[in-house]
Amino acid sequence: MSATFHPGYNPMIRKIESIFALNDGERQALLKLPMQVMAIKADQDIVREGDSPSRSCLILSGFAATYKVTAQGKRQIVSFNLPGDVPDLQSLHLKVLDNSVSTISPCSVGFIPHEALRDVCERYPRITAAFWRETLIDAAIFREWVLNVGRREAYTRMAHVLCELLTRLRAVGLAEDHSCDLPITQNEFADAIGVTNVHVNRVLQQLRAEGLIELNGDRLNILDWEKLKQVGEFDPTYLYLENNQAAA
Amino acid sequence: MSATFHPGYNPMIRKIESIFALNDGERQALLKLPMQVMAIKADQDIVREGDSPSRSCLILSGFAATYKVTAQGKRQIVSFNLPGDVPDLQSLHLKVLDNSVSTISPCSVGFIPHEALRDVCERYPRITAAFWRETLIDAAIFREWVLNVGRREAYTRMAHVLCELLTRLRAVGLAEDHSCDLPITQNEFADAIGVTNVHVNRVLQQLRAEGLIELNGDRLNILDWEKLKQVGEFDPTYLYLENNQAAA
DNA sequence: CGAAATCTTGAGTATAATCAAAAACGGTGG
DNA sequence: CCACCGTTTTTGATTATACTCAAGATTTCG
Repeated sequence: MSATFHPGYNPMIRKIESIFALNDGERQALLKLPMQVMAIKADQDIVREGDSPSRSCLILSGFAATYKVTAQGKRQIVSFNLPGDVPDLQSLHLKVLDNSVSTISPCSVGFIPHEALRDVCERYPRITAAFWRETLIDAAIFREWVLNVGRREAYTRMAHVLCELLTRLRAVGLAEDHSCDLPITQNEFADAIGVTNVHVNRVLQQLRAEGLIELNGDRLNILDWEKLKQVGEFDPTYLYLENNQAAA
Repeated sequence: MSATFHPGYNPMIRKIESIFALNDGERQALLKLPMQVMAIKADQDIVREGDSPSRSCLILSGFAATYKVTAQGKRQIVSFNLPGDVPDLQSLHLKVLDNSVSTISPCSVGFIPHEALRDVCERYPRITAAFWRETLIDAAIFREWVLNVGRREAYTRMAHVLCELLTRLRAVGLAEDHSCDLPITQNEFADAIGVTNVHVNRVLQQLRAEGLIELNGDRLNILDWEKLKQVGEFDPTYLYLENNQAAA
């Protein structure tokens, strides 16, 4: 695992600038955030439920997942984390983590000390607001997932998750119009939509049979985006992508 | 519907003071927040998905629920809102609401203009942090609900929701040790745990038959708290009740 | 007291789980 | 480059949890 500081770029900036224009002081403060960058293999926990980290992790590249586990040992992924996300930003205000975060593909992750984040927030209230806003969007996504898992059937759920992933990947420049790399196994999809891997396999075959998607290996190709959105009952409002073409 | 301003008390204060001691300026600012208080009947929407409110609502008394609806018209409650909660605080930063909030019992609700909230946040960074923290706890509850609905069976889910409700009601002084008023219908429980009302009826009977609870009308009495927690896989960590005896 | 809402019960059905095993794939080392 | 091994995907058969539909009992409230 390599480690450097001040990589000189920070995907948080791009996200914030889709909401408002940063001034020089703010941009510099974000660029100067100390950050320990590590390469992490697939399927490694980055942080664990019960931890009290003194830093937060910024996904620089790769896919990660936020998850919880029942007393019976069943895993539920509550969110996929893409480049630009800070899945444990909450730990800035909540001492004990109530969830784990694991890589699902090889990732590059930047660790930023809470001290440095607090300092930036103190000096730049608009950055505080932007971080707060990010956590509110996370909450909106969780709400949609409660609905998805609670009130939709597996076929619809699967379509919905695929729509969300493509839309979010587009927003960070990691998808073409209707296709993207998607290094997520059927087991992981199962843990995300709350069904078994066997059933994921069956609904995926159904989506393929309907001519909606191609999904082989790490590659997703959406053949009928309008139909998939309809089948998945997908309306991207809850992602709050504002100045963004991605919601098209 | 009656309307007054500056009721002279504010249940947000109590919540914040369980985390840190407010100074005089902060407390005065919170007490002076302009607030339009309204009495709202049961089963009325307070705000609706798609709204862009210019104020947030503070539940002063009664029970409310945050919910979303599928394209098929199925409702999913994503959170119960108790006195002291501000279920649409998110609207301070996110222009369009992605969920509705409805009363489930008669409620007294205080509406606070965003302008006033922004002003307080600007002048008192610790209050900003406290509000942010509240929204992070909301997110933690959503995560637990995704797990609950996605990976637990109905009997366990129901027990879990009852544990959460009693614990949260205790924290705001609305429950005795093991009982509380609970004006929630089986239909509403159904929408909260993602099953039908018929099935809620059956798991409740099972919980009664096991000697874990009494639940008639609006009254919940938990006969075996330890067992119910165990059955519901309930660990209150995710509620972040800090300086609070409620988690006992 | 009566109407509406809520709760309860039963029978039949559907979606998804479980279990087990085979096929396909992907990466690694010889 | 190919053989091998672990992982992932696929298939089939059986079972279980929860849904649907329908009707009756009970409670609540005006």
